[in-house]
Amino acid sequence: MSDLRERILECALDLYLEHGLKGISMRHVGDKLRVSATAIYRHYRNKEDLVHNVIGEAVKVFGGYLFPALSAKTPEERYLKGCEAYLDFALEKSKYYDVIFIVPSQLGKEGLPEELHRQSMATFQFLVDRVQECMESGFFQKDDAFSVAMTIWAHGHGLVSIYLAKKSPLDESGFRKLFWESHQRLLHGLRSPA
Amino acid sequence: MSDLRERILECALDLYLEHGLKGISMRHVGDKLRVSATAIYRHYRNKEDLVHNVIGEAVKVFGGYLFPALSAKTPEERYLKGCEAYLDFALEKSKYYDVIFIVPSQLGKEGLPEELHRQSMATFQFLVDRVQECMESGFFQKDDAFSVAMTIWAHGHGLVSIYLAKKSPLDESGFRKLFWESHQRLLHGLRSPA
Amino acid sequence: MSDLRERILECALDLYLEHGLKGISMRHVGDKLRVSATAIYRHYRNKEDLVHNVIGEAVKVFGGYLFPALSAKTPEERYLKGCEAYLDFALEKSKYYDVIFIVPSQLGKEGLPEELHRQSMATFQFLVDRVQECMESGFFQKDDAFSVAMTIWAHGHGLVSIYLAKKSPLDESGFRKLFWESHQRLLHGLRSPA
Amino acid sequence: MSDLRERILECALDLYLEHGLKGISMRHVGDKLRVSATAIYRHYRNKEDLVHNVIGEAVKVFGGYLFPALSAKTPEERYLKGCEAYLDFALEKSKYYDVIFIVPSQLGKEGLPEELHRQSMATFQFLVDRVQECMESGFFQKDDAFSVAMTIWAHGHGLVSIYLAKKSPLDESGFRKLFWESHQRLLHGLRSPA
DNA sequence: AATGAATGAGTATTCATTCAT
DNA sequence: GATGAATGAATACTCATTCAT
Repeated sequence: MSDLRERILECALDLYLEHGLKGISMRHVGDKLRVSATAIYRHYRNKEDLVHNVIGEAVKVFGGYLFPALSAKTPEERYLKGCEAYLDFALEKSKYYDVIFIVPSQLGKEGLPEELHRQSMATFQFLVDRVQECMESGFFQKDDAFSVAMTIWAHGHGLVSIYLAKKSPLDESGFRKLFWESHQRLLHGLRSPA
Repeated sequence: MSDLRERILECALDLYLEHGLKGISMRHVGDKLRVSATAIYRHYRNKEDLVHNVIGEAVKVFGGYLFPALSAKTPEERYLKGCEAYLDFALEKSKYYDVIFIVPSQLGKEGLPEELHRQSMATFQFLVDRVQECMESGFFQKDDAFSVAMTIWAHGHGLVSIYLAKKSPLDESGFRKLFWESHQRLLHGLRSPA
Repeated sequence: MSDLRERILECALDLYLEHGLKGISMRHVGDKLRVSATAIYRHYRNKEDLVHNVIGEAVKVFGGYLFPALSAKTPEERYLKGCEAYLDFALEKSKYYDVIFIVPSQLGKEGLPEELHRQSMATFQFLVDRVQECMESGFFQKDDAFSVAMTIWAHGHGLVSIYLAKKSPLDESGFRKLFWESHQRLLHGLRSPA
Repeated sequence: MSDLRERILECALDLYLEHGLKGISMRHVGDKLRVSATAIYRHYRNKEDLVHNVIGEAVKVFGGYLFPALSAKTPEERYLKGCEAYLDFALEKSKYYDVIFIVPSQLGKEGLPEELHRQSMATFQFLVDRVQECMESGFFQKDDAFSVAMTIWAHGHGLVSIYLAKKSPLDESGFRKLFWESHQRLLHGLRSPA
């Protein structure tokens, strides 16, 4: 069956890893797979379609990291395991992270197709759910779950994107330490207990 | 006088806004200004030079927002005014914000020229300085100023980039509200008081 | 079948004739063949590749002229037939002559690819071989075959390039006469018999 | 007075030395002289005019090498000194040699202006004169002076252009040796004295 | 399901030259 | 005598895509 279809996807991803978004060119994909560039059109309507599929793939992998966190026993543990999973994904599959969170904004125009956008949002909903149950369990203060999730996501995403953009001088383990320290501050606040 | 030089800069910025980094093409800039594409080379050595100048301009404007915060009386006020300035800049000059924080990571290769990189880093130092003096004044808990600045920047940058990427459904004033609420949480913590 | 591939080669040669090396431009070739310039890239990797192929073609044709001289019976005849072949080639295919002997020096940088360089040198070896056997047969004085071949080649190449550069006022048959007279002088010397 | 005019000439020549014919660009000349490219047009009508002047300059230098040979006492010595001068010029000012003997053929189209062409031919006449008087003095066999001069020039020019095109593996002193050996052969012939 | 040929629009950049000052 | 601004044509090359086979 359509073995090639998957190899194209994989290859497009590899090319993105190596040369960034512009590295995904029909010709390059074709060359790497020892296949004519036009062959790709049997499997994907056009380049846009291919790129969307690459993003979809990355979202799927992200889901694979996040999901196991649900198996933890308490809301608190589920939340913390989720954070861990997020950090692991960002560092182990940092290009996928890019694909999900940076590429779409570079796509311009129409943005993502409905379906893909929903999948992408689903991962945020995952966080809202964790926050919600942490409030109910008393681990978090009662507040608007959506807003708090936003605060948490922003903090994590901000740290990660600064790190990935190489704007920070830290190495990976240094960054992991910073991440958790920073997360601790987020939980307990920056203010002096006057 | 070199009126055109500035118009090119402005136009390049606009084009970036509309079509992303690749939208900045010599031909497009020329067309939009009703000028031959080659005329640009009178004013900028090449495309790279033009892009760097665009970034430099954005950094300068950012500095213009931040600087007045220093005139406030107390460390606390200087810090808060700085946050306000950051938010204003992000929302009023969101194209510049992108240019400073997103474009450089897409530039690949050598990255920014030394000088520009330093200027860009200077704005982070501004934050570290504010944090430092807030610790000394007792407004913040004593801690590592660099790390805390990182937490704060990450939080702010995360929020803003999510908002600018249109991943949030809020309008501007809604976002301003969210920003300050979220900032409040950052100051006081998410945890329940034991 | 790849009819176009050969037509491009021919056309590039013609363009070289008319406007020199810089006359070989992808656009010009395309225009002349009523084909888009980019179509050429289907058949040659880039301009360099095209030029190398033009030279290779010329070398091949040159070989075709020279080779039959080997069928003559005596070393002397083989040598003379070789000279004739050289002259015929220079006059009948003067564009190729240029391509082989003038173009490469204008190529700058790396010069010719190994393989092509070797082929090009082979034709000189052909002359060395003829000289060698003429010495053994007693037709030439004993001497260093390489050096003598150099003398002969220089003389022939000098005459031809002067003629082709139109620095001489002679027509073709006049030049043929001059060539053989001059060759005669080379064989018998310019000096008065002491 | 027009100091600049001469500096432009010199600079154009230098640029030719470094980067070949295409290295002579109005912009480059201007840049090197810290002068606007358009300033050149005050002194030379256009690029063609500039290049012609460069050639004229080279011809003048060539003349400077050749002329002193006339001071020798006998026709034979004048001839040999002329050959020496030719060889020295070719090796010491090899790029000027190029400028005189190779560049014009790359110029295409109209070729050189009348005046320049005549000057260039004059150096050949110099050789014809030497040959003529060598015949009268008995150093050379009686023959058609023009044809014999052609033989000699062809031989010399052939050797030099092969050497300059780097088609020969010799170094300079090796080439000088080869030149005179080859010249010797030319004088005495290649044939066995049956 | 895949190929080879070809296209047309697009890319940055270089160059000789003109013109107003 | 010289400059700065600007032009228009040219260059090699890349890319996504279409079409006939």
